[in-house]
Amino acid sequence: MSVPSKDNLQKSIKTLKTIQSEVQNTNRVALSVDCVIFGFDENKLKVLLIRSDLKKYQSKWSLLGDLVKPEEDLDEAAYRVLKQRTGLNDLYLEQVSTFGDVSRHPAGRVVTVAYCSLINIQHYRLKILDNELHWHEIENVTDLAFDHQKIFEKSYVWLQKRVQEHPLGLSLLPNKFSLRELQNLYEAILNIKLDRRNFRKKFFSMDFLVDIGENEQNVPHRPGRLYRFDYEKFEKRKKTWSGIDF
Amino acid sequence: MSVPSKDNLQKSIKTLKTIQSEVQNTNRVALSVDCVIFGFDENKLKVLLIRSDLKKYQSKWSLLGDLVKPEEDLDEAAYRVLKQRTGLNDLYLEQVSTFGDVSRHPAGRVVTVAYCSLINIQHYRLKILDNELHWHEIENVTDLAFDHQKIFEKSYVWLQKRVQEHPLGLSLLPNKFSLRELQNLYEAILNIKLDRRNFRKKFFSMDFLVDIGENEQNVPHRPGRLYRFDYEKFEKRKKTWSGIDF
DNA sequence: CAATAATGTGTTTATTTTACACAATAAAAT
DNA sequence: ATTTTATTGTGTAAAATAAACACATTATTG
Repeated sequence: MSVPSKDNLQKSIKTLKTIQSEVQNTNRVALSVDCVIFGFDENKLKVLLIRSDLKKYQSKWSLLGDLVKPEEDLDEAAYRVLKQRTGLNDLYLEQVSTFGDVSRHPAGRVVTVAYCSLINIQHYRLKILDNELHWHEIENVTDLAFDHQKIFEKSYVWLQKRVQEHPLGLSLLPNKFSLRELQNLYEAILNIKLDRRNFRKKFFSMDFLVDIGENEQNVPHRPGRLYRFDYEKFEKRKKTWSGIDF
Repeated sequence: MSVPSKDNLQKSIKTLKTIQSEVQNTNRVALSVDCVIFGFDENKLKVLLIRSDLKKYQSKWSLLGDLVKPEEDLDEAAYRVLKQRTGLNDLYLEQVSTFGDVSRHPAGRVVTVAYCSLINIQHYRLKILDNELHWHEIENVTDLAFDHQKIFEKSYVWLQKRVQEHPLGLSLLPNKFSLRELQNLYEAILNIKLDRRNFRKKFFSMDFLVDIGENEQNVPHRPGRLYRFDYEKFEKRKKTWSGIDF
């Protein structure tokens, strides 16, 4: 390794002095991620909550969060929290928004980045059940700890908008699903009723559903056809212009 | 100012590195905001950039950012940076995304929250011109300092999407504007050509434009009608369902 | 084999989007 | 005053999309 030149050393010092001044000014904050994990079961949209660790919020539910470690990327932190709390990886995870009001956390300045994840309740079993981790129906989510109610609500609105323009909602379903299941999903997320015929027409015309030649099993009525979603095809297509409309 | 010896310089570095590691152990990070400030002038979409403070990026342009202070809300910080750099307040400002890769900043761990602002270049004069602050045409923005290119690009895509579903773009125009100006704005932001008749029809049908009974002045041809945007009416209406489409 | 409970399908109408061309007007030039 | 120029302002027809709406089909259950 070569000895650095004097010039380079001075440059390094300048950079490092910047750090020093940051430190001295204590211009630093704790940073956390909070995961809003949506699931779908019994035709209901649900969200995963735990009891808060904090005494102050003992009686309240809260989102799944943790501090970001100094040596981990922000996205990494979100995946870690998800994994830590549910034992799951390989999931959809998307950043929603960052919340940084000074007084949002009783323990001091903590800025948090909200991430959304959608997981298939049937498919996975939660492996860790600390802090009474379990699913709550969306309608019953009120009065969360910290500013988590606000974070939850923003995430929910985000989800409702997002599923209309992106098939991320499909990760809440099994790989094979019937059109009824798909419609139930959309109705649950958007909290509206949809016309069955028009819904089918719409999805077929988008042309991402692949008929896998199987039918539902163990339903007490005529079984529906099963489909899978062609993510590859979706990725290839890119809709850039949707039209001015507000 | 005396020139420090090479030995002393190396010592300084050692000391500073120690500080750095101490800081990293405390689970805290520096947090900044970066403002992506869009403007519109001469029928071009532009963005406000400065020379980086950091030596490492001396030759590159960067977004307008600063560390968030411990006692200020995140949004507040964004407004402060905007005010500090441009002398302007009372502007549109919206959070876009947060960037938190470990190595995104050479001086250590700095997580940054990107905000978008749109300002009317004609309307305001920049009062502070430190660091060669000035407007750059969108197409010429390449190779920014830090990860600012990525931040800029994400913000630009965000803007393109956002203006299609929200009239925030109108803050780039004077209060009174002609339909041609409005169309030029959309064409510049979206980087497409629009049919004039259909564009007018669309905007008139949305019914937010108020004819103020005046015409353009000092144009070397037939002057166009001037309109204002009825923000109140817009706020009252809320579009919740836009339809599944991807 | 009848009853059940859901699936699967088609048409009509209304709405929205696209494509496209010419007359009207104010300013500038002659 | 008249002509030229440059841009505004307008309408219609065709195509695509969205909305409303009802009945025959098919496995399962009893």
